[in-house]
Amino acid sequence: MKLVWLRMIWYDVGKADVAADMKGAKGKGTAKRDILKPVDDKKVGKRKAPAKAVGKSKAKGGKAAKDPNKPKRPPSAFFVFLEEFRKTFKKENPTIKAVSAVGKAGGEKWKSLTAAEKAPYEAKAAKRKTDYEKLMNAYNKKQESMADDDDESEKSKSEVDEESGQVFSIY
DNA sequence: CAAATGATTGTTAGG
DNA sequence: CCTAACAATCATTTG
Repeated sequence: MKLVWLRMIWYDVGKADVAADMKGAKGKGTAKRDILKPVDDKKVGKRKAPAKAVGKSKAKGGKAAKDPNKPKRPPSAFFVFLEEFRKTFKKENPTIKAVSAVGKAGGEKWKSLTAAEKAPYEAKAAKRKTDYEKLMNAYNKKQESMADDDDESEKSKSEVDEESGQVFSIY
């Protein structure tokens, strides 16, 4: 067992809670998780590494991350909602086109939406997800056939630092 | 001129 | 389980 989820204590406690939850409201078992979740990631600062987007970078030196066929991640329900929300927002505020403004407003509105209102968006998101899986299937197939990479063989960098790999979050 | 930035939430993949 | 990255958008900014 190489990877060990060093959170046995949490798991023990969580198990009890989950059991209790399951009895009360089976569907809402995740409520506790939210509370226990240590990350309140309100703002993470830079979310993406600009390295890959640079594009030019290396033509083929290392990993050619440029994969035009790679399927994009399926939009979440929030994004589906945003797509429509953007139109509305722009209509009401033709002068404001900044992405930040729309994002904030959209987020606020999204929070105010009820489950029933979010349902259609979630449904659409679910559908997109299935499509994504299909695309991934095709993509994987293509990748398999594309076993043509010259260099870039295995780097034998399979280091094993699982011992200290994960952060120790003590509660 | 081309490309990153900002802001939002959900979700996915990997560890 | 936890965490980082990324999906759309586009005016603005930066190199």
